[in-house]
Amino acid sequence: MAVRTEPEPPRRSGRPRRSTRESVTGDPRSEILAAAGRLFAERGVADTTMVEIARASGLRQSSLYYYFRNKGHVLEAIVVEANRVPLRLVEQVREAGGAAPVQLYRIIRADVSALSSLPYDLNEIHRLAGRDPETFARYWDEREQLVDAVTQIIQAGIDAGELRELHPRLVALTVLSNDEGTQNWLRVGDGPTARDASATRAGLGGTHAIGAFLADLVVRGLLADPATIDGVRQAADALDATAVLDL
Amino acid sequence: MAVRTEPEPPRRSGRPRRSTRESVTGDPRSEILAAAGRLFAERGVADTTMVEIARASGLRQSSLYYYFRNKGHVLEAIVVEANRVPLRLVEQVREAGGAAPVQLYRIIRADVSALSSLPYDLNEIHRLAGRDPETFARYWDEREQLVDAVTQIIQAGIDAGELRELHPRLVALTVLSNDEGTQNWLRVGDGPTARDASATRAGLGGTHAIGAFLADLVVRGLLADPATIDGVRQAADALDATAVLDL
DNA sequence: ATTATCTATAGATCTATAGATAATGC
DNA sequence: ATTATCTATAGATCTATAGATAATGC
Repeated sequence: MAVRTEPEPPRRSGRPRRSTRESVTGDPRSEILAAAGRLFAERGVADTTMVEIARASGLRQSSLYYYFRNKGHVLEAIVVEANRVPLRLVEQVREAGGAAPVQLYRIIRADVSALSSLPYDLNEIHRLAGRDPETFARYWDEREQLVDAVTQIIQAGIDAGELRELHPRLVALTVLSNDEGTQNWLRVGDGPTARDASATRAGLGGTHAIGAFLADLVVRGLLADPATIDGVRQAADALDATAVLDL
Repeated sequence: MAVRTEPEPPRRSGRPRRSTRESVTGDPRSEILAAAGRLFAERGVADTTMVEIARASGLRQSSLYYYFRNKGHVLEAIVVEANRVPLRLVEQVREAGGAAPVQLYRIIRADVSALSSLPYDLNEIHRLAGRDPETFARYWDEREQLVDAVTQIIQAGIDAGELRELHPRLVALTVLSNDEGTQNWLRVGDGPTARDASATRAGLGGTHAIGAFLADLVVRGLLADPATIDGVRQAADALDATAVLDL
């Protein structure tokens, strides 16, 4: 006869934490990363101390070193994810197919949301990774892949006569940097944009609305025949409705 | 009879510097700010020490405190300029008049250049100013003025039927954040964009070319009749040729 | 006398290591 | 015995102040 077992709280060995805040997921490593990510975004990497990260993850400062050699390794572990999210997004969109402008529209719209949901500001990652290209070689490599993938979509659109004849790589870089710029003002906690940001997030269906807004603007600017933007939007909506983008 | 005087090196009182690097402009205060700005951009504010700023401006660390109470005050002095540059730009463009799309085009084009020539990344200023709204009240106040001014231009364009009927403030925020995003990738020192950035700066007439590119893209996306973009560009060129924007 | 710099340093962090300890697992 | 945590702390900064010093100005 089967004994009814309560879903056991994952009892792990080792000295118990002093903090009341026990590990929730049972995986302290990823809890540390989540906490660090939040703090890095809020206060910047250099202004975030190991004590703060520890406090935010329910540990003492020195306990972090059981999981990470130093602060740089915490950052590195976070950064590895940074390009992955948009890369996976671009892959999925390309697989789904459709005309180049539609793909571009979908990418922009989803990228703004995806970047905004990252626990840190991608612009800062950029700067840090630029300062230390050795350590972040992988980051730059994946970034290059991302730029390439978007460039190819744009090239395809130009070849098909759907997009204007512009320098495809320059367009790709501009598109991506616009996403990142938008992500930045959605993130800032104060000042005149704060209320726009929260109003937008709450009222208009979250960052998705801003993404749609930017996608509309940019794709319309790129279309050989801007009048076709309505068709593009509809096609994108249809595709997003069936295949919910799973990031 | 007038004695021929060599343009006297500005002999100032006080103990001489130990460093060979004498004050060039005779104004140590602004030399400190320039050096700090460069370092803040490169390494971030928190990662820049007073020793580094001192070294870069030919002084010893403690001598900085003769000019600034602490590092925060150095930052504050720099930040005060941050919105001034785009604000002055917008004012000049509005005074020069012309159709709303033309004004918008000119603003975007010049703003990218202006932001790129700042000695620091505006996105970081954003984050820092967001963290400490008290200290940076003036920054947010002027930022609000900037958003308002651009919003008004867009509203005028909508009223005149030249621009699409979109939420004007949202457009203004998006335009400004795109400028800032673009400025960011032009700035990053390494990775895949580095060569694009330097190629663009050198080959295509500097940041002006990127500004024109973005202006073209965005304004075209906003125009009620995108076919008029050529006329807009020409009008903007004509105005920029006569009145060189003096920032 | 005033000014602009210097040298020296106390005090305040912050990082990262050493070593102890309190659980579970065998 | 192994694991995950803890406490304590040496060592490395980094900031900001105190007080000395070397010019010019009057």
